[in-house]
Amino acid sequence: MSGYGGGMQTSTRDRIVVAAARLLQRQGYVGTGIKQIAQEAQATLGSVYHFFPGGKEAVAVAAIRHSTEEFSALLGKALDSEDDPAEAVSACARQLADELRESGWTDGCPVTAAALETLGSDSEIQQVCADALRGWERLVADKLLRCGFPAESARELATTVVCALEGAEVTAQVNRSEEPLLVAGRQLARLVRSYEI
Amino acid sequence: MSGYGGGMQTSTRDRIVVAAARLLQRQGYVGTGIKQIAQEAQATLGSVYHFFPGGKEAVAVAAIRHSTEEFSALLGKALDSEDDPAEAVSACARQLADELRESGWTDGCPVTAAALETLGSDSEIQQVCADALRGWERLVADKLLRCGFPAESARELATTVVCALEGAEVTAQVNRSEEPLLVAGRQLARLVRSYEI
DNA sequence: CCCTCACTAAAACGATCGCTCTATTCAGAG
DNA sequence: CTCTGAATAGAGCGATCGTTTTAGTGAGGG
Repeated sequence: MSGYGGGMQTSTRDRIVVAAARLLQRQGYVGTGIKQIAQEAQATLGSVYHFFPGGKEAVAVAAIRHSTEEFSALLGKALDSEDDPAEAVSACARQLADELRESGWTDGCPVTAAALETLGSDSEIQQVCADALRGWERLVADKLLRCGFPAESARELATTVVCALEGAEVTAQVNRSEEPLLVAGRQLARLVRSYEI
Repeated sequence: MSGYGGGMQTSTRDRIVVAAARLLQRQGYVGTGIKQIAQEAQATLGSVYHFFPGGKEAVAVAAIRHSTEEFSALLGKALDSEDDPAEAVSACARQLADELRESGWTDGCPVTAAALETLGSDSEIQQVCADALRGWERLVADKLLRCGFPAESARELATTVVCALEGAEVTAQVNRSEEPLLVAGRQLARLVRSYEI
């Protein structure tokens, strides 16, 4: 059994997932090697294939799921930090900008790169990425619903917010500037306010 | 052989650039091999390195520049197809959705994938991608300026439009649905209209 | 004619890819 | 104790990566 309570810090499996998640976020799926994942996780290749007989794709799926949940928690916290929905959306953008700057513009959206690279193939990865985007959309939509928005407006706004933040994150990374995220956050807040006249 | 006068269709160099552009768009930078580019372009490896002594990166830079100009022309046409700026933005989204569907959801933004993969390194690629995004932003901003928007508003709106369309395109690809692009187009149009009270 | 040189062609280089294989270690069940 | 099986360790597989190298082709100027 991988471990019991006692003193084990982190299981080898967990280290592999965490390391893979960060590498995928920074270098994409094709750009990240299994051996590199093993090295970063302080594990051996044998351990990786022991825990993930499915190979590289299985590791990536687990890693993306991990990143997705982690980011969902962060997004939920940012959304709850403000009562006003427009302010909440703006807070999300600021949060993304802060993390991006602190990481040296390297740690972007954990699913975009991997998703784009595996579009042609029919791997499970794109399904996991689609689930991630849908989940984030739901988080935003729920916030808007709680604020009294009609269902249809909340849905459309949530789609737009997630798409715009995703694109702004990429633009911010490429330009090594948080401005795109801050601008998008401002404009998205204005869009949200245009509904609650 | 590459052709003689009368019927020369395309130069070898051009075929390489065009083939590389399409492959980069579909598989990203790391996922596209030099040999694959040569094969797709009906050229040999020797020809590729003859025209691009800089190797893979030089080919990619030329290809991304080519894609950028091609897409700029398309974007400009879509923007000019409507007088009303809000309708123009919406037309851009529809245009992207049409092309994406017709390509089987494979031909997305020609710079996003390559940009994300080369963020860590200090290659010239990210610079070319940054130029592309800035150029598209300028196209949108100029349209808004021509419609009488104040400079600052036009700039912020243009940033938001380009970011949102970029993110919506990725989302549409992952979900194999044009809905994200159409929704984003609608909401962006609403945002634009919120300025011309 | 020959020579030049842009261009094409293909073999081969070392490195790395994802993955398989065989040992080895070690805690717990009998 | 022996035996088992999860977990670790790393050598090695064929394939492919980007690149270099060498040879060959053919049109144009002297």
